Amino acid sequence: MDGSRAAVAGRRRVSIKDVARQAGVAVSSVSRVLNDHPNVSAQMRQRVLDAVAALDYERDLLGSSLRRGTTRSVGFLVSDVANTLFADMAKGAESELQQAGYSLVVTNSDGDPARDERSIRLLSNRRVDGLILAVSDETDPQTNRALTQLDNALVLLDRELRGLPRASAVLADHATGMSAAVDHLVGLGHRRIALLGGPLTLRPHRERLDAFKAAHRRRKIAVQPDLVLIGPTVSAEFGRSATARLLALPADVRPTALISGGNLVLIGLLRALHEAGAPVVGQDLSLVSCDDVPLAELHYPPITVVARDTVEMGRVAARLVLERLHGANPRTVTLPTQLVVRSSAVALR
Amino acid sequence: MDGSRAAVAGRRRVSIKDVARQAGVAVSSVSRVLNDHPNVSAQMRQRVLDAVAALDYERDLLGSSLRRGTTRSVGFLVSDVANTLFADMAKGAESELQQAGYSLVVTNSDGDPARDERSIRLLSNRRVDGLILAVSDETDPQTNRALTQLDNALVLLDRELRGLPRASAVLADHATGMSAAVDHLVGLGHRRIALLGGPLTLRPHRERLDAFKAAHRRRKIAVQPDLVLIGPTVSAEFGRSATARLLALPADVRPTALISGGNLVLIGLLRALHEAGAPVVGQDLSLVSCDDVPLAELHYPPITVVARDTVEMGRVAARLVLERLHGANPRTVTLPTQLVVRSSAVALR
DNA sequence: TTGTATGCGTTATCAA
DNA sequence: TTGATAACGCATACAA
Repeated sequence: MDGSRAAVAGRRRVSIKDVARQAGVAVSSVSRVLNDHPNVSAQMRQRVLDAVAALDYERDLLGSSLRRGTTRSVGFLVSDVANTLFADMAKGAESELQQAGYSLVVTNSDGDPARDERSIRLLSNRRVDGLILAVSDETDPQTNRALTQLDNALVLLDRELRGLPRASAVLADHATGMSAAVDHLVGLGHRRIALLGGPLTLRPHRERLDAFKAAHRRRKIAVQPDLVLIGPTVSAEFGRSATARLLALPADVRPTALISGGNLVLIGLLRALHEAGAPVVGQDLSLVSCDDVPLAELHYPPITVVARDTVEMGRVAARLVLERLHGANPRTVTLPTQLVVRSSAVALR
Repeated sequence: MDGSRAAVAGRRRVSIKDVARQAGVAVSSVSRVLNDHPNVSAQMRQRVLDAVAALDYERDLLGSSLRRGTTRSVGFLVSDVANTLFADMAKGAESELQQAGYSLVVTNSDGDPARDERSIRLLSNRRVDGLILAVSDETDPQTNRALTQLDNALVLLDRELRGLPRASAVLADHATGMSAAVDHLVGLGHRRIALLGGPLTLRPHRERLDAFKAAHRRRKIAVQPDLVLIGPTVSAEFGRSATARLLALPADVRPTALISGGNLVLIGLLRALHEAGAPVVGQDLSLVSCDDVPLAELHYPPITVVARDTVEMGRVAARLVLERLHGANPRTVTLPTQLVVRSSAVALR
């Protein structure tokens, strides 16, 4: 069989009409067979299926989406998919969505709220059924306005947006991990602990800072204000400059322990340390970082971290979107963090 | 203005019809204004734009795509977006596509050719205009058949598919980097160099192995067959087991230098080494890895690598898709690799 | 059980 | 220059 002339003319996709013609039935019948409609005779079913096989037909999701009003696609909006953190989440989300027949449309905002907003509108115009997102600035009015105008299934990735009760969220319990980190360091004798954190317009950094302070209070230790460095963004550049600034402090006020607020910050921090040559991590300086990455595990000395399952966060986010699309109410899932003790934090001498 | 009743009834999206009604003109006129058609009076233009603003209308890309026959979306198909290598490429591709108004639909195959094929079909049915892909197995017949049936703009990411002359490609010049790596090691006195590579059904690994052998020939050194380990996949697990096997070799045939064929392999390799406690990289054992990552730079000692600009590869891939969609002929771009000498490879003593 | 007709939102063709 | 209408591919309400 040469499969009719559908294949010749400019390689037009074979449509449901072609199948109907080939089978000698109405398009609606073809549609019913393809959608497992109850009222189809076995005979009709076979004729259509034969035609489908003969033409190698596959449903055009564009037409189907337009008609059904659902695209079976979900947007994924983060500042940078190249960041291991978000890459892991994207992976988790995609694998879960793929199983359900959904596709993931990925967008980077590069930390720019304006691009966040543009992407939200674009994805909305693409009619994605849902949106998994970690906005760059929880307080940005444009972003918030764009989000409230949506009627899509929304899942926040470690973000907190007042005024969006319709949104589900998957959060990490940063507080517990940060508390454990501070306790660990204090237990080792440290009193001057520095925190290299990110903007407080983002939930993770806010929660970590709060926990950092609370842990100090609990241990009755005063937080040194100039040891709390809040970067405009948790980048390697910030990690490096902040570390350099801390190292330049007079010995009597210089921190004896550093807490890095993210994997990119850690990179910059280590660069600064390696450049300076001293102090040496695990000897003259103790170090704890947030989020476990191969670099932390395989560094010498191995770096103690506050870990969380980032891939799982993505998977849960996907499940939350799907359950929302199936009619469930929005809800928030909080995943644990845990302190993984290695040897970068040592007793103060 | 209350913006008509469009907003009330179940939050239906405002369509071009609503705009036409609001402006008191025909939908075709609205469409013309929105698409900057030459023949529109300034007066009409203003009336429509006012209505658009009043209703806060935005074009529905679903209807537009169906009618135009183009979705302004591109598929991105790799084995694992969580792998830094692919995450970087995705980032580069997305940022370039975003500027052109295109969206990126990401898919993971987990190294399974069957999932490669399913995703290709799915993306095709979604009518993506183009496809950027690094298939899991260049020799898989299903994958190849699915690809030849497409009439989309195709861009291969460091892959070589005979029988697909219609595809553009962005390649890395692994040969040059690998040659330099072997030369570097041989120059340091090494004669027993091990290669931990990936499946030869993938271009990067094939080209690296060829260059590895060629460099040996050029230096008139025999390649030790049992020092060439080809994993079923370039994973951390393979890196670890292969390294363990090499370390178990009798001292007189044990390699004095290792070349890791990827960032995941490096992770497993280092784990095995750290577990064994000896030999020590940069002292008793020399090491070179493929693809630069923070772990390589910040490891102690810093690891010599064959680097390439992975983000740029993604950007170039996006440009190749776009130029193809604009009617240009398919072409292949090869990007350089270069040896970044650090201190993990030392003179044999 | 099957076929006919309509509409999803948009754009392009055609006539006015 | 503008408006009416058909068509993109599909799924459904309704008629037969």
